[in-house]
Amino acid sequence: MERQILHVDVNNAFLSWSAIDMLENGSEIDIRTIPAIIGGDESKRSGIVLAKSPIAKSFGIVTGEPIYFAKKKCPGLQVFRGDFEIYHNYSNKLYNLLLEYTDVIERFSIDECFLDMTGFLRGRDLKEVACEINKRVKEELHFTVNVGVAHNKLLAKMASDFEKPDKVHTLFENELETKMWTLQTSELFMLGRKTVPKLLNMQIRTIGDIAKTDKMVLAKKFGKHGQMMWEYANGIDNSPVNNKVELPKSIGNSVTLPSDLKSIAEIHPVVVALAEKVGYRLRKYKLVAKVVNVQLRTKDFVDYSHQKHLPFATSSTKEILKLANEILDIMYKNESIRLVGLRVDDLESEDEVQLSMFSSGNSKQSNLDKTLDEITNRFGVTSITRASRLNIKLNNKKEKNEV
DNA sequence: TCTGGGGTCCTAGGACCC
DNA sequence: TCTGGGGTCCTAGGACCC
Repeated sequence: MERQILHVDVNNAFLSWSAIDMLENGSEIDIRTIPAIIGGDESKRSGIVLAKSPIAKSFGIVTGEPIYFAKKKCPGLQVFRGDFEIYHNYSNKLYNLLLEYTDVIERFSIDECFLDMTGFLRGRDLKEVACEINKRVKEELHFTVNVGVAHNKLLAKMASDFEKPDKVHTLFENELETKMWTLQTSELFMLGRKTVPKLLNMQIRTIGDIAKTDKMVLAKKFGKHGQMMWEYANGIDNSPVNNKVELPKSIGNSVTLPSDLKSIAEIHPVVVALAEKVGYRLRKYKLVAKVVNVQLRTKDFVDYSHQKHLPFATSSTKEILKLANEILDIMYKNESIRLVGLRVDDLESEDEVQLSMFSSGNSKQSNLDKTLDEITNRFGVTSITRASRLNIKLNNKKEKNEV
C-alpha cells in the first residue's frame, strides 16, 4: 500500500527563532527583515554562518562560510549569537503541533520532522493536510515552514527543499521527470561536494542523468553509496518513519581553541575538560563505553584521530581520561593544534553490562562522578577542573550544615 | 583570508587465525 | 624459493547530514 509521507522543514530555523524570541523580549526590529546572520564568535575562531536572513542570502552569503567572508560580501551585516535552549523550545512547540496529526513522527533534526500520515488521514487529502500544517504553524507559532508531500521520505524531503519559504510542494512518482530529474546532482540528498565532481567526470550532470545511468556502473564506482544514489534518483526509498527515540551510538565533544596549542602540556587540560563533559553526558544516558577516540586538528586543518579499547565498559570520567591521555601521548607529534576532540564509541546500556569489580558501579570514583554530576545539574556545565569543583561541593555542604 | 560542533555510516588495509 | 584463500576484528580516515 502506498504510504502518505510529509516532511516539515522550518525556514531559516535559527534566524527565525532568534527573531521571534527577540521580538517577544521587546526588540524593535525583526532580524528576518534586515541583512543578518546567526553565527559563532570570530574572536574565538568559531566564526561561521549558521543561518542567514533572506536579504543576507541575496548578497550571496551561504551557510557554513566564515563570517569574515560574509561581512565582505555584505557590509553592515548584523551578526547574532545562537541560543540552543531557545531553539529546542521552538522545536518542541512545532513537534507538539504536529502530534495532533499523527502518532508516527520522526524528529530528523532540530528543525525537520517526517510524518507518516498513513492511516491518520481520515478521508482527507494529503496535500490539504500539508497546507493546513503550513498555515497553522505560521498563525500559531509565528514562523514559517516548507512542507514536502510524497509517498516516501526521500521524495518528501526533496519536495520540501523546492522553492522557499512558506511553501507546500508535492513530489509524486509521476512528477519525478519534471520536478526532480532536471535538477543538478548536488541537489540530491546525500550527494555532497566530493561526489559531484566525480559524477561530472562521467558526464553526469543532473539527477535525471543519475537515474538513467546503469545501476551497476554506479555501484562499481561508488559502492553502496552508488546504489543508493541510483535508487534516490529514481525516487526509491522504503525506509520507515522512525518515531522511536534512539540511544546515541557515540558521544563526543570537541573544541576549537582561541589560539593554537603548541605542546602536550597545553593540550592536557583541554582533554580533562572534554572527558568531564563526555563522561557527564554518558552517565546522563545511563550508558557505558568500550572505546575512547581522540581527535586533533592541526593549524593547517589536517585532522587525525586514534582510538583504543577500554579494559572494561565504563562511564567513569577518570577511566576515560586515563585512556585519552595514553592515546594523546602516542599520537601527538609536536604540531600546532587548533582543535581537540574526545569521543566514546561502542556504547551499551549500563544495566546490561556485568559490573566488574573495577568498573564504575561500586567504586569511590563512581561516587565522585555522581557528586560532580549533581553540581553540573545544579549550576550547569562549567570548565572548572575536577579538583576545584570538588572544593565547591565541600564548601557548599559546609554552608548547608551551618544553616 | 578563514574555515563549528554534533553525529552516522562506509571502506580500505593490516593483523591474526584456520 | 616461492608460495592459498577464507574469515573476523580492529583502526584510521573519509563522506555526508543538520
